[in-house]
Amino acid sequence: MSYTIKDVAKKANVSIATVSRILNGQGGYSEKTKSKVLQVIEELGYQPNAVARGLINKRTHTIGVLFPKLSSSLVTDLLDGIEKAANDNGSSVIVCHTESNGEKTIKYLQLLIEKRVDGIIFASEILKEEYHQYITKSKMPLILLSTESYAYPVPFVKVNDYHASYSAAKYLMDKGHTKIGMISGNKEDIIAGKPRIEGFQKALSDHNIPLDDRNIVFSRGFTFPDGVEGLKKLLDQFPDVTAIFGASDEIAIGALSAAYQLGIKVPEDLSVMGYDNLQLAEMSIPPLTTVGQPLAKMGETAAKMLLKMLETGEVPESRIMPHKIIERLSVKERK
Amino acid sequence: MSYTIKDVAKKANVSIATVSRILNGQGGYSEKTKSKVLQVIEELGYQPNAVARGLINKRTHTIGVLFPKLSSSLVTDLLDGIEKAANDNGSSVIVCHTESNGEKTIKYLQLLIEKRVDGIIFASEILKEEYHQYITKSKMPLILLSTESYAYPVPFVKVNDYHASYSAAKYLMDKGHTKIGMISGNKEDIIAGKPRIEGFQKALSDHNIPLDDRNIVFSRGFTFPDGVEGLKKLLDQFPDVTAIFGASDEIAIGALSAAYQLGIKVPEDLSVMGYDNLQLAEMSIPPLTTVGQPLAKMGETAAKMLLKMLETGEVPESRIMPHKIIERLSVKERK
DNA sequence: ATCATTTACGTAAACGTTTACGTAAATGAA
DNA sequence: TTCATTTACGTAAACGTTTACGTAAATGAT
Repeated sequence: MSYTIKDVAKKANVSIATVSRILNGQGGYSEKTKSKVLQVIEELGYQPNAVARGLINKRTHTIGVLFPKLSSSLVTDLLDGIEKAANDNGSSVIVCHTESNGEKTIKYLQLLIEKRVDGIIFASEILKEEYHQYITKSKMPLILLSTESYAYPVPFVKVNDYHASYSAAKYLMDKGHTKIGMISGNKEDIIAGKPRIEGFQKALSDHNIPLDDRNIVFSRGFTFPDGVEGLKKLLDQFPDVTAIFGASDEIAIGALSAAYQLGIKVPEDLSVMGYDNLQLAEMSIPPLTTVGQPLAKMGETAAKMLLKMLETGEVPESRIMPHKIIERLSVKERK
Repeated sequence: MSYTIKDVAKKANVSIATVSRILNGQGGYSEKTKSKVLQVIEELGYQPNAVARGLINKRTHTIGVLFPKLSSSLVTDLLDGIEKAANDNGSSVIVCHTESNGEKTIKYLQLLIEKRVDGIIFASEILKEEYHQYITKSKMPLILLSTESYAYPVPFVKVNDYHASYSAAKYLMDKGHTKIGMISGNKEDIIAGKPRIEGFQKALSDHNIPLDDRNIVFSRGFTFPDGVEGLKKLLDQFPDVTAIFGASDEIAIGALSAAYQLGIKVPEDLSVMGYDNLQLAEMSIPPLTTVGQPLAKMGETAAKMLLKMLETGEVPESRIMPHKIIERLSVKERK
C-alpha cells in the first residue's frame, strides 16, 4: 500500500521512534535529523495512518451525529455548525440518519461505538431509555442537541421552546391581534410539541385572551403538508382568526400556501408566523416572520461542548440558547 | 476501557483466535464453544473494536464525502442518498464542507486519506488538478457526484445539464412562449453554468426564436439573491419577456419573490421555471415547475458505485441520470 | 581531567484485531 | 487395528503507530 513510518525510518537512517517524535513535535532530536526526516517524508509522500494512531491513542478524532432525517433544512443548519466546530478541532463527523426508527438507531449506535468515535451528538429527537442505556454502558460521551432528556442528566443545547413560543404569541398580541390560532406539531412530542403549545396557551391567558379548543389544531408532524391541512382545519373551526402561529417554519409556509390557494392575502387578511428561522423563511412569499433559533450556532456549541468534555473529562453544563423574533413581512399590525 | 477479545477468550477458556473465528463466522469451532463464547460476549457486553479491525483489514468501512457547503437543500438530498446506500452496505460516511476553498479542500482530503477511508465522493464542485493529483497519488477510489471532469477519466454520476436545460426551454416553447429569458448561474462554471446556458441557447435557435444578449442575465452564483437581482435586470433589458428559466430552483424562487414585490403575477403575467427540484420547489407560491434531478437517487448511485468499485477493483462506468420536467403551477400555457 | 547531566537517539512492548501455521484429538476407511 | 483425513482448536506474527525505558555520546561544571 502506501508508505509507513518504517519506510521513512529506513530511508532516513533513523529509528521509527525518532520519526514518530518528529511527527509529533515532541523534541529529542537534532535539527539535522529533523530536516532529513522531513525531506524523506516529502519525497515519499508519506501520510501517517490515523487508524493505527487511533488504536494506540484511543482517540479517533471522530464524532458521530444522529439525526432523525438528513433531508431537512433544520438538520442541515445544525450539521453545518457541528462540522465547522469539529473541523476547527481537527475532528471529523460521521452522520447517521435514524428515520426515528428504534432498531436503526440502536444499529447506528452500535456502529459508532464499534468505530470508537470520541463522542456522540444526538439531535432533534427523544432520547429513549433504551438508547440511553446503550450509550451509558459504553461510557461514550453524549450531548443532546435541540432536544432534552427529563429522565437522565445528559447535557443538552437547545432553546427554551416554552419561552420562545410564548414570545411568538406575545409578539402577535403586541401587533394588536386577539383572534390568534396555532397550528401545532405533534402534541405527544414532549420536547418540541407540548412546550410550544403550552407556551402559546400561557401567553394568551396571561393577556386575558379567551382560549379554547378552536384556537389550536394539532398536526401529526411539523411538515409542510401539516401546515396546509392545518390552515384549512383552523379556518373551519375558527373562521374569524386574524393571526396564526405555526409550530415550525414548514408548517407556517404550508399555511402560506394554503392561504394563497384559498385567496386569503397574507399579511393583509391574515398574519402568519413561524418557528425555526430556516433558510426557507426568507424565501417565502411574503418573507416569513418567525422565531429564530440560532441553529448553526447551536450545532457549533454542541460540538464544542463535546470536544471540551473529551479534554477535561468533566460533564459540561447544558446551554439554553437565545431565541429571537425575526421580523419580516408575514405579520401585519392590526389597529 | 471496554472489554477486548482477550477478555472474552479468557472468560470462555478459549483462545482469541477462536473468538475471532466465531465473531466472523468462519467455521472451525464446535457448536458448544460457539454458544459458550456468544454467551460470554453477551455477559460482558463486548463490542469489537473497528479501529483494530481496520488496521489489519485495511478497510475502514467509511467513505468520505466532500461538499462545497452543507446548508443547502441540494447537498442534503444528495447526502441523504449517499448515507442510505452506505448504511445498507455497513459503511458510514464522513462529511466535509470545503466552502469551495482550495486550502480547506486539500486539508480535508489529507484528513480523509490519513483516516484511511475506503473511498471518496467529491460532490457538486470542480475537481481541480491539484485535488486530482493529491487523490490519485494516494490511490484512493474516487467518484464525482453532480459534477464531472473533462481533464481526467474519473467516473461520475450526474444529469446532462445541456440536455436538461434544452428540455426546459423546449417545454416553455411548447407552452407557447416565444419571449423567453434566462437567469443563468455563473457562466464561468463549466459544469453547471455553461452547459445550461448553451442548452438553453440551442433550444431557442433550433426553434427559430431570435436570441441575443438581452435574453440572458448572468449571475455570480445560483442563489436566491441572484434570482431576485436577476429578475430585475432581466426585466430591464427584456421588458416583454413572458417566461423565464432560472438555472437553479433558488434562482427561480428568488425570481418569484422579486416578481411578487413588483406586482407581477406568476404565472398569469410571467411564467417561471427552475432547475433541481429541491424540496423547496413544492413549497413555493405558486409551486414551482422545474426540471428535476433525482438527487437522492444520484447520491445513492454514487455510493453504490464506489462500494462496488471497492469490491471488484474495477473502475465503474459513469452514469448519466435522467432528468424530468416536474409540472407544477408556475408556468402557464400561452395562446 | 573527571563526573554529572543532558541530548539524541534506538529497542521493544503495547494497542486489539486477523490469520497463517501447527497440532492433538476425533473421525473415517480399510 | 492402523493409517489418513478432518475437526477444533492454540500460538504467534502482523497491521502501523506511540512511548517507556535504556544508553552512548555530547555538554557542562568543577
